[in-house]
Amino acid sequence: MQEIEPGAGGGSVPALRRAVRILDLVAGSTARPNAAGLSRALGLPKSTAHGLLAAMVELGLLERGADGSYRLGVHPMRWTGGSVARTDLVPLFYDHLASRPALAAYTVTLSVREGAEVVYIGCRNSDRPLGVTFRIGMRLPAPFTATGKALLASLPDAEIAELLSGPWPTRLTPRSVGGLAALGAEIAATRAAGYSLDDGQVREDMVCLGAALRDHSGQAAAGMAISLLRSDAAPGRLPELGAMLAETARTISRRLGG
Amino acid sequence: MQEIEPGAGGGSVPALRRAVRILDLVAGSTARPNAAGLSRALGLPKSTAHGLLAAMVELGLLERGADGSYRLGVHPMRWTGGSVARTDLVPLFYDHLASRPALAAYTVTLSVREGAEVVYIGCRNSDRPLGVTFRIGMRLPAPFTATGKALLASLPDAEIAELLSGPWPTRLTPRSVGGLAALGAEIAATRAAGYSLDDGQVREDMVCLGAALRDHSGQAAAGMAISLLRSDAAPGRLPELGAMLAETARTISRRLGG
DNA sequence: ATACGTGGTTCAGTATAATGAACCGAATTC
DNA sequence: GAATTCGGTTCATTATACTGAACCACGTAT
Repeated sequence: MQEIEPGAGGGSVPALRRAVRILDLVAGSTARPNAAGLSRALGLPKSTAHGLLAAMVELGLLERGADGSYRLGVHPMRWTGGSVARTDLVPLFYDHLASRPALAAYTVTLSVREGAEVVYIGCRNSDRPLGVTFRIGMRLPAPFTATGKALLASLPDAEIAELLSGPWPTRLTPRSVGGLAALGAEIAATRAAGYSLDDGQVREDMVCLGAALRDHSGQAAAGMAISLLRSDAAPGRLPELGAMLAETARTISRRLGG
Repeated sequence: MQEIEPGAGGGSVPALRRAVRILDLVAGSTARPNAAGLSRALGLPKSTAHGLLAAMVELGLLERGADGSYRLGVHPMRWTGGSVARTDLVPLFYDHLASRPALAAYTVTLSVREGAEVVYIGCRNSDRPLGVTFRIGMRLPAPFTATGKALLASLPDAEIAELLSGPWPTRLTPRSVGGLAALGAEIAATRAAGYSLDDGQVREDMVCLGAALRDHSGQAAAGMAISLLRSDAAPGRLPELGAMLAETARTISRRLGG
């Protein structure tokens, strides 16, 4: 009878767990499921799903359309600010990009780390299409992404090892680094250079540079990255780009700490 | 034994309701409460609070600091996008502001309506300080704010009346309109002009102009407003500013509908 | 040293929230 | 027009998630 949940175990507050799954579903896809569809997707009895959905609507977590479908409510927006640092982070990011014309040619992303993953919370696309779209809320394994490496590099080695002690994520491309030792070298290089590099480890034809943003406490509150096509990434230019990125990150960090 | 809950009734999925209250608390103030504090604030037994909080941490809704305090987790960020329209809305807003130098002199805000309130989901401050900061997640009564009036104006009169059928919100300044009749005139003016006006009804020394953003369905998905000090708001300039705002709103709306 | 306050953990008992079967209405399909 | 599917609602039953009391661990004041 015990449902097998992979990864993380969990036994209590089922209503909350289900609500989170529903919100993930509704937010993660463009589909606008109705109550019956959600009930099926979650394997819940109809009556249970209806009760839960009604409560979620009442709480403002969901809204329901005229056709009975559910879409995300506005209430979660109250939370995306949160700590002082994070409240201001997203606007600050977009704001600052506007004042950096040199970055206009690149797709620039903002993300935070959640465990061994990075979650994208901001993105400004370049005029040059990348062939990849970073959707807000998207998650990628931290060890492969530029932002992830920049954020990991800001942690003590022991913590990195602990975070990645679980099963190593499946590689996304043949270039994806495999294993803690290889990552260690990249982390060291990141610390030395002040910026991180994802050389085709997420998408083979994409190169990304990353840097951490630090709040007043010096902690890495988030990370930013610029992404470009490999064909646009002359190797000689990367250090220059990295320096510009690191400088941008420092500027934003200063404003976070103000 | 039945706890008296004002306003909205509610009986089921208590875990979810409590989780929402906790997130509201944690996100709403800069305080970093610990488990015992939250347990007290919610009137929950310690053991219940601990179980709930542990689950919330596991789900990524909360994070716990080294000192045992709780702060907002990153998981909710996955939801703030949500529907296609809203996923793109916030970046689109910031993105578009960057290309409108004429707006740089004003504080520009983006918000959505939740019931009879507006919730701020984006803000780009002007170089000229306003003396007010619009925090993401902040809420104000819709009838007093420029955005709120613009959003209300896009609804049929009957719906407005129903939304505001409850007790009228306490006025924020002596200029705050009081009563449905007075608001009706403002709504009519908004519909005629294509933009709305808050003339010191939120803060006496602040004037705001608002306009609605419409998605592909023509529905008002959100609203934007520009805010300026009364001393900067020569009465003759308001129509001109309003026209510019309405035009900006139309442009963003078009990109929402694409 | 003792008493006290605070924050956290454990666990059996029970109030309570999830369940699923039955029922209803509407829209399709045969 | 009967049968079927689909979405939604209701309600008695029961599994289960919450409760509260007892118990640690620690720091501080008496």
